[in-house]
Amino acid sequence: MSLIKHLSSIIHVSENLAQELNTVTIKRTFSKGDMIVNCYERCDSIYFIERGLVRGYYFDEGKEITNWFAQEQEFATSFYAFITNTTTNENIQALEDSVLIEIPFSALQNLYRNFHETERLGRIITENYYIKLEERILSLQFKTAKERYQKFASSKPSLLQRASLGQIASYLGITQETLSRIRAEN
Amino acid sequence: MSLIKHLSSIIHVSENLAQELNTVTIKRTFSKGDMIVNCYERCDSIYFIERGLVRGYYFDEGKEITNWFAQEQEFATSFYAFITNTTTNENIQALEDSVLIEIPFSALQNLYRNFHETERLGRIITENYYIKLEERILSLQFKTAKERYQKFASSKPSLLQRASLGQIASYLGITQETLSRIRAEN
DNA sequence: TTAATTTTTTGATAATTGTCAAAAAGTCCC
DNA sequence: GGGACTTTTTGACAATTATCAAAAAATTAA
Repeated sequence: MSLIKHLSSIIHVSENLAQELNTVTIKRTFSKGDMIVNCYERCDSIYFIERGLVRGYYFDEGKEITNWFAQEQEFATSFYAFITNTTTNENIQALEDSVLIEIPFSALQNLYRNFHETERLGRIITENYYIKLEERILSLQFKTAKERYQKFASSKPSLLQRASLGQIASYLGITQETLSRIRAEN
Repeated sequence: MSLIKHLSSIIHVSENLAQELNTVTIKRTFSKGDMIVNCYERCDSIYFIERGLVRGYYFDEGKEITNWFAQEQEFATSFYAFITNTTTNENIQALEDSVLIEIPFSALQNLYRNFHETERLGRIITENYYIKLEERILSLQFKTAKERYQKFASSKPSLLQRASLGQIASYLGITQETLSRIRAEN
């Protein structure tokens, strides 16, 4: 299972842990456009993406704002809701036919308790996500729309094809008209 | 020591761990304006702020951009550099006379190894920081300068007095002139 | 306390980006 | 394949925010 392979690149995954992971995780399949989590329900799982593309988004003044994309070998969850174990107004949606491995919150807490090395895993994964957010802040803080788009295009080139213009625009904090014009000027 | 008290609110701090913390941490005093870490050196410690106010900032096209503030009972470090154990172009500076408790990177790694519960600590602290960044992104992504300032003012009111207008402006991703005008219009 | 330095404010103007509306292009499904 | 629907593009214009310059206010240090 690709989750275990991925985790093995971060910590040593013992026979026992691997077996436990196989027991507590659930493989789920979604079609393009399917909702995985919607904002009215609690997000009490974290998903590892085996195949496909997923996004998190919320509504602000009636407009959809894409908050993140997650693709193969990445984790997806409403991190805020997951960490605080509350609800948020974030929706999670499959942008392509996707295969996800679901780890329920409660199972993860048990893993943390019973397998010390998973605490380390949780810490390292969180640290990595933190760094990505920080890079994004630097971009939003003082870069122009064009610069943000160029950075996005060079760091996540495959998403240019896989996500729609509107989704990318809102992720970058600009309107779709502006992004369309940025693209038009070559 | 206030660090131990703070950590005790997150995990159980055993006698042993407390003793180890007392051994490996270093109390440091800085005066207003002092540099704590500068961008040319490696940031290989994390600082707990016992008293005072600290900021992280970098230069972009010749301008100082404040990236974060950290006050009493919070941790301060160049997270990016710290996690990846590399250098960044981030400077850390005391904005007030401050007392910090320094935990060297290597000591922290030892703690992680020798005291399982500190892995949990590291994870939880990182998670909390992650959430703060996420909130900040939501703000930068689609809020006007005025809305960002109002949110900042209500969530960190004490910083309005303690940090300069220019520092707050760059933290919010706006120029100081614009922030000055926002303030002027009541 | 005063002079020097730094920070904040104000003004005029320009650049960037948003808004609204409508046309064009693309996608989906029967 | 053709109509319905969604997404993207284009245009005209408005709002927001940046830039540059200089004055005013506040802070610092001798």
